[in-house]
Amino acid sequence: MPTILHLDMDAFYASVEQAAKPSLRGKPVIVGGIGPRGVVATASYEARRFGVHSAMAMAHARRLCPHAAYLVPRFAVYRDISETVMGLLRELSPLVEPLSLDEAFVDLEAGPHGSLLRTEDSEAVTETARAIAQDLRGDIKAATSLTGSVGLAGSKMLAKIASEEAKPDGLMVIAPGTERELLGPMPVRTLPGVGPATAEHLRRAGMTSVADVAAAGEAELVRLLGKAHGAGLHAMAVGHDDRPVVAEREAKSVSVEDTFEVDLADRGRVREEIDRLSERCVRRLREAGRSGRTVVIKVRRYDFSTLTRSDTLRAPTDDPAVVREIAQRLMEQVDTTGGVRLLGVGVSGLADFTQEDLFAQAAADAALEAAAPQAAAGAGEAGGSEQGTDGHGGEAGPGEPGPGQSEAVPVSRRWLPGQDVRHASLGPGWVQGSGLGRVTVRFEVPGAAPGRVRTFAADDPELEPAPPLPLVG
DNA sequence: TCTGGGGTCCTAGGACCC
DNA sequence: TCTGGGGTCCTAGGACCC
Repeated sequence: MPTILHLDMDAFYASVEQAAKPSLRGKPVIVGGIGPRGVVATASYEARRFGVHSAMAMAHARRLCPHAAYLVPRFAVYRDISETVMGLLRELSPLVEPLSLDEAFVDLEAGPHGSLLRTEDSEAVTETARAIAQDLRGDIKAATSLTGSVGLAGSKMLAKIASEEAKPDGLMVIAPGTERELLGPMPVRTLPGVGPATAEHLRRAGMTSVADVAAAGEAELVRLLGKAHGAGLHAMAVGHDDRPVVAEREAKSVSVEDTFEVDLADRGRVREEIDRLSERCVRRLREAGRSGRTVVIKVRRYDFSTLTRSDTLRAPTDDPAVVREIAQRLMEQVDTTGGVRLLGVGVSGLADFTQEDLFAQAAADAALEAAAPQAAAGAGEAGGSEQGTDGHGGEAGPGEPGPGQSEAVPVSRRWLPGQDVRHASLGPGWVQGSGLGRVTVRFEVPGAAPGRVRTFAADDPELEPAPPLPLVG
């Protein structure tokens, strides 16, 4: 019965920006990293017509669609809207499983409409579910001014495929009994867990459609892809998927990473960045109230070859000094000849802090201190002020002078395209572009008519960063 | 002017223990 | 004392997802 609902907001980040910035409605908008090594996070449908899509290099997108608006993501805004939407989903059922800011599964049977959906009459169930979904789409539109697409089916996989088929701004219900005829002709990439590598593997074995995979049989797929993957894939291909909707899963790891605008060649710089990343990682760990036993570093070299090194403690820690020392020691063993493109620091094997953990950690700390007496105590604050409006990892951007060298930060802050600002007399607006000591601002607000553009000196004292405005007043 | 950042899960090999 | 098997933990890498 079609009682699993999948919601997917349409071109989420780009749609939020178009709603917040009236002059961008109906125009190609591309949200992503602005630096030389940025990639596209989301492209609006207008931009997709030029071939721009997620995960594409920003430089490539600029070639395909030079006249688009290129904006940095404003995660604080997206998170806010996401919470509103997830709240609406939780009115339908306590079983809501978010997959990202803009996507979630809902098990409608576990909710207040459950009794209406637990009948044998599949046509009645389908109509009830359809009505619930249409009401939801209306509520989302009213609360956020944005559109989302909904898929309804008897399993997570099919619900997700249905929402994809429904896009944009649509609804699709997969009626019981129609699964295999719908799925059969679709390309193998439609199935969850089939990426470029598996698709190529299957193609070489003569399978390009879901029907091909179903016909191959489980034994053949297990032989080809291994036990877990092969068996899982075959089940999906014949329309079997009994994975439950699971609300609030605990995170199993926390990590941070930075790609640098220019490869790091100097070991001293590498050590500085490892320090900064360790601090950021531990800050996130502590905000989550967690601690972990395994410290991992990640290194991507100039040629994109990537490696990880890890070390596991006897007891979990959330001590910045401990994480920093381990990360530095792991880094010492990595050959960085040719330069480093990316560095990352993570903690896994997470545990909640309990009394026992605290005892164990004290012992582990003492042991570590005995082994390495030169290790500095007390990491103190990270130094980097939580600048600006969206305290997210945005952090101006790698390659830019970091907290480690605050002297080097220029007096006039960097204006980023898409950023919210306020002018002392002209009011709220957003940065359209900047450079050569100037910044161009468009003065407009959500829900109003497109506004006018003015250009200022980059250090104009009347201009300052501002908090974002709500989409719906 | 190629290729972000934050995750999850699986596999394989070696160490170690029973 | 020798041999074998199984289970668990750890490391590293790869594929995949949004």
